[in-house]
Amino acid sequence: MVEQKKVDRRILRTRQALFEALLDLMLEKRYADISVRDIVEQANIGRATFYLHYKDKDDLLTSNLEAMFVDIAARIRPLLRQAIMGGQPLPSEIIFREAQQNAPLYRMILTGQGGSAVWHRLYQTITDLYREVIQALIVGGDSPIEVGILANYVAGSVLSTIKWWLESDTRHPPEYMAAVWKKLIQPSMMAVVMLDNDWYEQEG
Amino acid sequence: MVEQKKVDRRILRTRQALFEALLDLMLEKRYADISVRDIVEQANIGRATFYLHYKDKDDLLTSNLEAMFVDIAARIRPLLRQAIMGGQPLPSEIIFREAQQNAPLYRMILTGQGGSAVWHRLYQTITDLYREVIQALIVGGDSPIEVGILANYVAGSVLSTIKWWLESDTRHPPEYMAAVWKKLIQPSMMAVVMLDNDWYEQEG
DNA sequence: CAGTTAATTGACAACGTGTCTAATTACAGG
DNA sequence: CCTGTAATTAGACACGTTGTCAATTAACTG
Repeated sequence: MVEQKKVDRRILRTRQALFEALLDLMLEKRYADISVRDIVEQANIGRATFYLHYKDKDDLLTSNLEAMFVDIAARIRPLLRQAIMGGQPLPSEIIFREAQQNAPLYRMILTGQGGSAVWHRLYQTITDLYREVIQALIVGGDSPIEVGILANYVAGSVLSTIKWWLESDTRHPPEYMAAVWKKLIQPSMMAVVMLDNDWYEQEG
Repeated sequence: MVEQKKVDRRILRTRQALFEALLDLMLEKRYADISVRDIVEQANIGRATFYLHYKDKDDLLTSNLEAMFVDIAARIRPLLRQAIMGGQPLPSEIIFREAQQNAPLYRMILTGQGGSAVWHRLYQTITDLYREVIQALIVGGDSPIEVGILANYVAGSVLSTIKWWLESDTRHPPEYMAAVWKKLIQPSMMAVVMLDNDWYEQEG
């Protein structure tokens, strides 16, 4: 697994610079309005070099998107798992904190400036995370409805809530948003996932 | 209001043909991959004519999007209003039926093939509709949380549910999906919007 | 029917794309 | 430190798309 140590530094530097340049540009203008020229100029890299690494603009995005959202998932998952395993109240704040700490990025993604691919990949990431959580919660018995619906429902609701939050200038603290969202999502979850009430009633 | 009767037929025909061509193309390939040449070719219209009406591809889309989603809202709104005013159970099936009847269109929008602008505009349309509904429901008193959050939450959850539905080959009938979604959304709504239980307990 | 206005054709420069070659630069291992 | 290897670079190229324009043709309105 940890086999390749022989990756040329130049390659890593180039690819990293290109993706960072793209992210920087996406924070100021729409993905559709960004050209390969813009990217290599921002990254201070020859245009021909770009095509040695990526087929086109979309390729640059999607290739790195994978790693990027693996990172995001890796940041959130252990906290969720820990919360579930520890039997503690589900800290829905986790995902709101994550969004706040990377507010410009999430704002870009959720307001559609980053194109539909980025939005889709974030949505899928969050859906998968909640699928894990839900699966862990219904260990006792089967869910009355498909887990896929539930995971999509939860992911859709949390992302739209975050979207509203970030668009309204992020006045509210993440704790408040988490509490509100929790109030909205909890009854639904309880009605579907048979579980004892311990994990959510001891909320502060 | 009904003032302009003097609009040249040729103009209407041209613009309609262009937008229909764009919609047709969007059903088979990504919005980003469609060129102005493709559009005018599909519409059998001179390329120069395109620029007599629209600035560019985005202009064609956004200009007609407005009318398109006004239509969609106009199709759904009266049904929702009627249901509210009549004190009947809220037919959440309405929006699922709408999605099923225009499945290819909604699939295109919700899976991101139509670009982020279309998705965003649909999202906003549904949010606005539910904002109306929620406002109508909380006539008695103030909502404990902002209506904007609630409208976004509901819109996000219903669209992600529909998205899941359309992506999983639309096996389930709209009645089933509406029932599931209703089961998920209702407890939340009840917990937030103070209202007597009549309007939702007499569900079939 | 006649006057007006839209659509068309063909050409144009400007720009972005993707590819290639030859030359330069930076790396990794001995 | 040196050397072979590999990445990067600049520049040029053909190609497709874009947006505009002028002159011509076609269609609508009253």
